[in-house]
Amino acid sequence: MTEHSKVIEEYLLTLYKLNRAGEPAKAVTIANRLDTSPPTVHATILRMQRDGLVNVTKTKELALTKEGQSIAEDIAYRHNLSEYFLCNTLGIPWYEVHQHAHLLEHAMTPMVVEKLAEFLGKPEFCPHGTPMPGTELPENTITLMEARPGMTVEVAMIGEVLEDSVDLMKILHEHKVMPGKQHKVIEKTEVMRSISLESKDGPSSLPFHVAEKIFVIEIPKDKKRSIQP
Amino acid sequence: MTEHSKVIEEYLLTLYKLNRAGEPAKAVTIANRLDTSPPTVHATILRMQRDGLVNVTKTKELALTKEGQSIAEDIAYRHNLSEYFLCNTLGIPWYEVHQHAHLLEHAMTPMVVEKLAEFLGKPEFCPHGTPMPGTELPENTITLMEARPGMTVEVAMIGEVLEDSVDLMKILHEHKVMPGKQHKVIEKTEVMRSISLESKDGPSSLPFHVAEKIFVIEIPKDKKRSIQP
DNA sequence: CATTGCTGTTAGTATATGCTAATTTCCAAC
DNA sequence: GTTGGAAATTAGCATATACTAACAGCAATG
Repeated sequence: MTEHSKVIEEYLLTLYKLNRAGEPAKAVTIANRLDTSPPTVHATILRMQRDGLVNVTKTKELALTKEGQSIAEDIAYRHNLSEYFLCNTLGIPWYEVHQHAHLLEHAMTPMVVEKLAEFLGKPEFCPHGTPMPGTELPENTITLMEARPGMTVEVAMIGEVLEDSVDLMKILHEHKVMPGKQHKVIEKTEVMRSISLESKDGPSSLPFHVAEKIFVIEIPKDKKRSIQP
Repeated sequence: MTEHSKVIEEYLLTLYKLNRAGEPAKAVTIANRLDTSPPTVHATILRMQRDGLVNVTKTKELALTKEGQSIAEDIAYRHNLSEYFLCNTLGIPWYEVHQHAHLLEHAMTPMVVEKLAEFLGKPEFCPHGTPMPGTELPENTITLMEARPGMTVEVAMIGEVLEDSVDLMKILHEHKVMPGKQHKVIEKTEVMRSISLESKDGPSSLPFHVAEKIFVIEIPKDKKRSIQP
């Protein structure tokens, strides 16, 4: 498991996240996510193949090799651990830790990872609710899109795609759409293509494309607010 | 103050440290310190000149520009802060924090630096006793080479050149030659080119070239061990 | 003064990473 | 089955970072 460049680590992490989100991992997707030209992505993927990190299927799908997967998980862990640290130890707002962790994740030696994990008490989720590699969201997790009006739900995870936009994250923060918070689903209007919520902190409205990336757990009526602080 | 590559940051930090140590800053020195070939160093310095980070004098001395200096201090601060954190918060042994900080120093956003400094209580020295930029060692600091037999001294700083060798650092650690510890200078023998010390933790002997890089403060006899834990 | 040797510099390459423009491939829809 | 558009690929180029080999410049030394 040689060390790889920042760029390669980025690609690996992107593929890992696409896999986890169940989205097809194609070269274009990487190009879009990383804001890189297709030819550059192409060339980089050739190197990654050469180095045994990915395989390209006949349908041009990119599949991580054993080694690629293992490195990717390592990076994801470093990323989530960094976010947890930045948020819970340093007090940087949860909606902007992503960008800072983005740099740190490539600069942590195994020793630092180990000691930091110990120091933080081996957390299993990052501040956005993303589980560390090896951990899973509860079985009954659904997306906010799947929640029906009337349901009371607790936010479990803010999809990683959303993390890239600090502006969006900030709005979610203002409306307390964040892990651990409960909201009641008021309505889902096709015309507006948005879902409206109501929580003790007030009402909010989320467009479908955002609601699709927010993962929640239904809270049975009798248990409502039991977890709320 | 644009962002610069890891390589450029390395060069800047090296020049900064050479300055602080009062050593001449020449291209060869960088080549040796960074274990890079002279032509590579040459090319890189050309780019740094182009970008207004250094000036080259007629005597081929490398002088940091205002901007180069300011960036270098920033990196040095990030480095020392990282070391302090790794040592005091995560509990990584002081003699090996350098290598880990070496990576982190290039991956910290201003926000992270600020929050980390706050969290750590704005320390003024790294675990090796190196002062943060803006801070100075006490006036009466001398090198161990300058200390005379009979003197009792307290270690103030382990020169940064020594940090590169974990093996050496570990030996210093075993003999408790570390910031805050007191030692009595027993003798300085030209033949052996070494200095022998005696502390409550036992005797030790340091070769001249190491003693030159260890900075100490003389402790008046009556105050001996007053600071010792 | 000529030689030795360190330092700096040039020349010639290589690799990773990036780009634009142009071309090819391929699926999918008509 | 032809065609249209997305995706992949190729060609051509640029820059930062690295190397070795070769050479130049200058100072100290015999």
